[in-house]
Amino acid sequence: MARLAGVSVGTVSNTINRPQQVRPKTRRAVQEAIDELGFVPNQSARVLSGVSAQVIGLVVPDVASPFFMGVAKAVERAAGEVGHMVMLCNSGNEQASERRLLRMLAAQRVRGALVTPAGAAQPESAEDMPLVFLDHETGASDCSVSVDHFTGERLAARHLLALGHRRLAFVGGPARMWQMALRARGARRELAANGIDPAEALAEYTMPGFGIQDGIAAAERMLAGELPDGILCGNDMLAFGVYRGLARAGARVPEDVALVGYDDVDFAADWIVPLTTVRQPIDELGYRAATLLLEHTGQLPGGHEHRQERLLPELIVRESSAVG
Amino acid sequence: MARLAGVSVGTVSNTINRPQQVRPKTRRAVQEAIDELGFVPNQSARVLSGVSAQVIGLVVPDVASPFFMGVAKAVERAAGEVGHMVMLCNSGNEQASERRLLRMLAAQRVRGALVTPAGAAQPESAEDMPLVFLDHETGASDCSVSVDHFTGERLAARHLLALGHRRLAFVGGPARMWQMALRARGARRELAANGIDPAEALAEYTMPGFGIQDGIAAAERMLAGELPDGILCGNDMLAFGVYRGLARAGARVPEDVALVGYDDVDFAADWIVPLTTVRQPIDELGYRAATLLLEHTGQLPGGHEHRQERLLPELIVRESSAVG
DNA sequence: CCTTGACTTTGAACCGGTTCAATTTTGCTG
DNA sequence: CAGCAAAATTGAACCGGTTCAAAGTCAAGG
Repeated sequence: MARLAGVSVGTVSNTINRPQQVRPKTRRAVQEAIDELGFVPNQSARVLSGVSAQVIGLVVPDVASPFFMGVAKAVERAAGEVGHMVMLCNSGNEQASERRLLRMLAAQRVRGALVTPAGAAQPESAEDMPLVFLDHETGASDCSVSVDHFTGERLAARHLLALGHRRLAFVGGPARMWQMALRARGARRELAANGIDPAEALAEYTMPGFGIQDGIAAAERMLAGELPDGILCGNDMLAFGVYRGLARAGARVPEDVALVGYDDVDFAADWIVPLTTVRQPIDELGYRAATLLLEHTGQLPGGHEHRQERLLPELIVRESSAVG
Repeated sequence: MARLAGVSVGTVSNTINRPQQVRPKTRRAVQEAIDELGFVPNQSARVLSGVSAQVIGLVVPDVASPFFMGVAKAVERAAGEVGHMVMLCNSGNEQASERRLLRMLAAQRVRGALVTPAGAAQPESAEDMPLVFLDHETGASDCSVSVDHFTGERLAARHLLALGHRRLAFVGGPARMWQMALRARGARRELAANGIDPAEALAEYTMPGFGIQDGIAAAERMLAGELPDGILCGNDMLAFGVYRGLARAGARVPEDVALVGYDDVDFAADWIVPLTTVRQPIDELGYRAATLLLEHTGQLPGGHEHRQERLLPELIVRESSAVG
C-alpha cells in the first residue's frame, strides 16, 4: 500500500480527493509513492464506502445501428467530460434481456442508466436506479429525451406541398415501430392542416422491414399504378431503395418525383442524387440524455424534478426534392 | 439485509453462489427473502472481496464507425453469454485519451480489456491488466486478434487479374492508416507474384481521407489520364465515390472498368451496381477477441500462454466486377 | 442411547477505500 | 516561551459482500 511508502492511511485518501487540505510537502511525498508503486485506487472500494460510481449504463435495442451508435458516441463523450464511463448493453429489443441488463447494472451500482425501452413498453422503474428514457416519451414521473418524429415528418410533408406536389406517398417500416407510425401520422396531419384529404392524396405503403430491399419493393408497388409526384420515406434506407426501384423503371428523381428520406445517414448527402431528408439530432439526443442523468443523480439538494425534453429534427433539403 | 429476513449471513452468500450445498428448505427461505426485499447483490462488494469483476473494457478509436460498431456488438454478445458486461470507451484515436481510459478501466478492476491502439503504437501493457489487441499485430508477449489486410487485398487483386485486367489502380486513404498501407502492399505483391511490375501496372492514389468525396476526387484524377480497367479501393466508401466520379463522366462499371471495394459495408450489396468487395470478419474479430480475453483471465491453472490470431477476410464478388 | 462422520450453518476476518471525531502539529500572538 | 486557534494528520468504524475454520445438526450404525 501507498501508505507504507508514505507515512499514513486516510491521508492518502485526502491527498487524492481533497488535496487542498493536505500540506504541500506531504502531498508531494504521497504523490511520489503513488507514482512509484503505480497505485491505482480501487473503484470498487470507493463505491462500497458510499461514493457513487463513476459509471452509467446505456441500454439500446441494437448496438450496431448507426442511430444508436451515434447516440452511444455522444453519451460516451458526455460521460467522459465528467470522468465517467459507459456500460454498453444490447437488449436486442427483448424485454427479458432488458430486464436482465437493468438488474445487472443495478448490481454494479451504476450511477444510473439511459434506456431505449424494448418494444416501447416502459420497464418497471426497477431497482430504484435512476433512469432516463431515450427516444421514448414518458409521463411526468420520469425523465426522458425524445425526438419529435411527428413534427419531423410534418416538416417533410410541408416541404413537398410547398413545392406544389399533391399526389404523395408515404413508405413506412413495420407497424410495430412506433416511430414509423408517428411519422406517418405527421404526414397525414400536415396534409389535413392544408385542407387536403390524406385519404385521397397520400398513398401509404407499410413494408415488412426498413431496408433498401423494402424500398425497392415499395417502388415496384407504386409503379404498378399511377406514380405519385412526391414520396416521403420513413427512413433513408427505404428512400435509397425507392430510388433504385424507380430508376430501374426509368423514373427520374427529382424530375418525375420528389423523394424525401428520414435520418440523414452519412450517405444521404453523397447518394447518387443527394437526398433530401429529415435529420435527427442524434448527437444532441445522447448528450442531453446523459447530461440529464448526471445532473439528476448529482448531489443537488432539491430533489430531482423529472424533466421530459423533446428535440426537434431538421429538414435538410438536397437535390432529390429540388424544384423540378 | 436479506439476512434479517432469513436467519443467517454467509448462508445467503452460499445460497447465491453454491446453492447445492445449502439445504433445500433454507434455500427456499432465503430465496423468498431475496424476492421480497428485491435484494440485488452489490458487485462492488464482491469484487472488493476478491471475486473478479464481470466486466471487460473495450477501447476503440471511433465508436461510431461501422467497423467498430460491428466489433462492439460481437464483443457485447460474447460477454453477455458468460454474464459479463462491456465498458465502451472511445479513444478518439488519441494516445493520451487511451492511456486515461485504460487507467480508468484498471481502477474499475475490470477483468481485462480489448484495445485497438490509437495510432498503432502499442500502449505500455500498463496496469498489469490483461489486454487483448484488436486489429493490431503484436509480438508473442501479447494476445491479439487481427485481420490479414495484406492477404485481403491480394485476393481482390488476384480476382481482377483473373478477369484479365492489367491496367490497375489502387485508391487508398491517408498514409497514416497502416491498414491502407498493408492493403496497397498486398495489391503490389499479388501483381509481382504474377510477374507483373506493380510500378507500371498499378497506379496508386493516396487520398487525404477515406470518404465518398475522396473517392470522387480520385476518379477525377484518373479521368485526367488513361482510365485503368480495374480499380481496387481501400474501402467501400472510396469505391462508392469512385463510382460516382466515373459515372458522371460516362464511364460504366463494370463494362469499362471493374471496381472492387473493401469492408463489405451493409450498403455494398445494394449499391446501384452491387459492389464486389473484401468482407472483413468483423463479428468474428470481436467475438474471438472477447473469448480470448475471457479464456485467459479465466481461472485456468496453467498460465495464460499468449496467442496471436489472424483472421482471413473473404472476397465477395458482385456485379461491379462481373465478367465484362 | 451414544458415536461417528457427513452435511449445514455460523461468525469473524478481510477486501481497500471513505469519513469524521479525536489527536497532533503548526503558526501566531502576547 | 507559554497559550491557543487553525490546520494537518491519524485511526477506527464502516460499506456489503466472500471465505473458511469452527461449531452445530442430523441420520445411521453399534
